[in-house]
Amino acid sequence: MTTEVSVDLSPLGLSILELLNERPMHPYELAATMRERHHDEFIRLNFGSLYHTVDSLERAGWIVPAEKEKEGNRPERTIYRLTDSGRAIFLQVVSEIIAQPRREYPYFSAGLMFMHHLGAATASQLLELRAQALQAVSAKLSHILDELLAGGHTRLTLIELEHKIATIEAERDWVRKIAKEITEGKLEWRAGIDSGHERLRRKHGAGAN
Amino acid sequence: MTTEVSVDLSPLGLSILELLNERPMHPYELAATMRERHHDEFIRLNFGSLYHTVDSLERAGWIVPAEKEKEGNRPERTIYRLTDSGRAIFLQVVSEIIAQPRREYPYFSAGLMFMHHLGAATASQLLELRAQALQAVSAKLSHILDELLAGGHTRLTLIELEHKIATIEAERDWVRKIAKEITEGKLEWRAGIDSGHERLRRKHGAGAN
DNA sequence: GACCGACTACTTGACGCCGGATATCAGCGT
DNA sequence: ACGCTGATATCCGGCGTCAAGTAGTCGGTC
Repeated sequence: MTTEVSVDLSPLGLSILELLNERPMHPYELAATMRERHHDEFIRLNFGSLYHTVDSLERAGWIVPAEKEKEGNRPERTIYRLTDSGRAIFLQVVSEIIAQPRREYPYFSAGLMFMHHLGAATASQLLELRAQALQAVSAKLSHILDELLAGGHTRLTLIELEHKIATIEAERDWVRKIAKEITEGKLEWRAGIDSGHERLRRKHGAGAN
Repeated sequence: MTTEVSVDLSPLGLSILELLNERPMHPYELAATMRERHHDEFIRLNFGSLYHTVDSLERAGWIVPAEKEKEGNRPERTIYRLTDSGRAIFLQVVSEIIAQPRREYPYFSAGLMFMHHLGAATASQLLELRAQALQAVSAKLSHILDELLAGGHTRLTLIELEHKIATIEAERDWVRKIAKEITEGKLEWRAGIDSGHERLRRKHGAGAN
């Protein structure tokens, strides 16, 4: 069990390291390759943070400028390559991300927290709308997945897509279930002691994530 | 169907509006109340962004300073109250969040994308670790939920907790399933045409979300 | 064959939000 | 007196977002 202190490295940083492990590239090419491979579906990508992240990877010594090219009068481009420490940190961070769930704050949680301020009928309709939207996304992603598998990709390299589909379908089912409970009156539409001016006074372990 | 342009309002902003709907408060009290009610489990809260968010809510006219208090030599505190437009925007944004899923970029997706750079045995162990961690979180949250229900809260006001538990359990099951497939060799540990230097050239609709 | 416009390649800069650290004072325990 | 903890707010550096800026390239037009 490695018990090292958690390194701070964004998903975008990871992706850069992975690409540079393949071959040296300049930042723009990194972005183009990520798009080509649909990595930007799962990792937030835009040019601003790309260059910024590349800088900070360089400062950390995980990548180094390998060469500067100048074609015609275009802006000079810097080609980076991965260092050994970069390779090491990549594997370490990937391992940590997989092994250790981290607290995330999805928007939908906030929506649910405040759902009781809406009427029951409205809420149930909105949930049904969400379920339909999720269904559409799921169908689209499934289609893409099938195509890619048919095109010679392995499940292993598309596992994040498989995961996203599973996640979305689970959410869709949960949302439908709740919408149904609301319309059937099985989810009582009444606030408890914590609502309105009533304040919760009891103590209970404030659980972390 | 309201077809208004999407307003930009963070979950923290929503939470502030909700609290001020109950009664006027000053920012520090907002934070304390959110903590008391465990809202910070689902909404990212820290003082920096709290004051910032309050400012921007004021600029938007959704809240207004109601009064300034000064006790002894302490910093002056400003008490805010909700306006009518604030009340309206709150309901609108909650509805939008519920009805419309939005693209999110969880860390775990990135971990999965790069999992194939680890060995099969390692990956499967790490996934099992994650499953255990998820199990622990799920147990803790379930316990809290039971306590709160027993304490007089309704399911309706705890629905986001119920949702989080369902989500975590679904992920736990998925992770275990994949770990099992790996150890049984059912998830072929081999990269396809998109790996290494091989570059993907085929076209396929770049699906959004 | 010279010019125009649209498109791609490539980077930088300005600006705003976020989170963590810090400052200040009160009250309380010892 | 001393030092903690709690109350209350602000500050600053980093990171992300968006958009502008400059060069080449390609396709068409008179």
